[in-house]
Amino acid sequence: MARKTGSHSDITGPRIRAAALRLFARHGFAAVSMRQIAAEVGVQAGALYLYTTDKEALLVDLLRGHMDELLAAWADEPRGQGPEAALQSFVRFHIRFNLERPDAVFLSYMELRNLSPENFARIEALRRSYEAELGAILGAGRDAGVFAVDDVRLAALAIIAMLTGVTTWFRQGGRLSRDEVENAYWGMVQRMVRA
Amino acid sequence: MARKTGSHSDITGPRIRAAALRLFARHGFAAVSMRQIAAEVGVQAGALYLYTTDKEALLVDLLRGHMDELLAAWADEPRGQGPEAALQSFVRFHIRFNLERPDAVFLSYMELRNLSPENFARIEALRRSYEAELGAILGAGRDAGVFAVDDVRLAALAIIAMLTGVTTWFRQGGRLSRDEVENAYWGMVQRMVRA
DNA sequence: GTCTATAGAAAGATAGAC
DNA sequence: GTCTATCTTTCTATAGAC
Repeated sequence: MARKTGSHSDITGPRIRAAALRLFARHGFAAVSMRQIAAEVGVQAGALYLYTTDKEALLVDLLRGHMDELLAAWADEPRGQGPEAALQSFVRFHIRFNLERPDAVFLSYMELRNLSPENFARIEALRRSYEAELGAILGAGRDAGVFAVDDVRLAALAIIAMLTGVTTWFRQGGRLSRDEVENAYWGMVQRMVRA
Repeated sequence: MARKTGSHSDITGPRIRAAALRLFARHGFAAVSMRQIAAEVGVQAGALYLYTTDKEALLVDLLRGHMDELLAAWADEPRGQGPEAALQSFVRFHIRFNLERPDAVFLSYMELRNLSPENFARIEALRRSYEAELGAILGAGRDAGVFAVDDVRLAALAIIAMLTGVTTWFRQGGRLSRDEVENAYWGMVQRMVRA
């Protein structure tokens, strides 16, 4: 069955989200107009409203999607036996995952404030459950006597902030490769928690 | 000499910057209108242009001012003898300084993208010189044999990201006091770099 | 120094043709 | 599914009165 020209619902939707992500991260949610997004995709502004009820829904979709992906990817991530191996997996996973999505990471930290309270609470809950994953690893290690961590929740926040910070300065082709950065951070985290 | 009523140039300027800082941090640079800022100060929108040439100049002033204050405050900060004491001073200083200015910290990480290239470069240079302060401490400690740090620049970035992260979750009256947070982070940093 | 008024541009969102 | 056209609101910035 030949498709009408100009009918691309299965392609246009993702392209809209991709363009919105890039532009929101680059210029800020409020600074980007629906017309700009449409132009990037190659459609008219009115056509966007076939894919989103309004501008905020577009942002929510992006943030929700990012957090869902993060949690799903970590759930699928192979991790070795024991807390030490799990911690190493987490450190490497977090750096790698975030470096592959700098725009989404930036957006997730910056534009939470543009959400309605309900949407904000939903995203926050996802973020906290991710932090709890690291907290569980640290807690298990402390109970097993391999980690010395005074405050598991605090340490989890500190480590995640430290790791996420990589996205603000890392550049492909820079002084250090991604693997070297992973190794260096794993070393620092290790020294930080080792009993 | 009695002053004309309605003449408050020495007061209105700072109040405009304070209102702009609060609103930009809360809602984003592009999301805030000059009318909103004016309303917060209690003047009409037109009056703002007596204090700033345009909206971006207001943002630049805030970011420049924050970085200048940060560097000046660190320069004035008493630090003990030796790298270990200096590092402890830095850790406590950074947490304290940033917790006192959560809006400015948020703005400084977020709205750099709204600056012209020249203004961006100027702010970036200030930020790098602050990072270099920590780098110098770490380097001195390594040379003295009290710190084990593979990559001084990387460690400085990691530590700063970790410390700055406190501003995203710390709440006055929460589970931990500011002093407890300072102590905990100093402990983690110490373990991370100690030889 | 601040006000009112407004010029001129651009925004989000919708309606209806194709 | 997309386009053109448009309604309505809001924006930055300026001009001129007080």
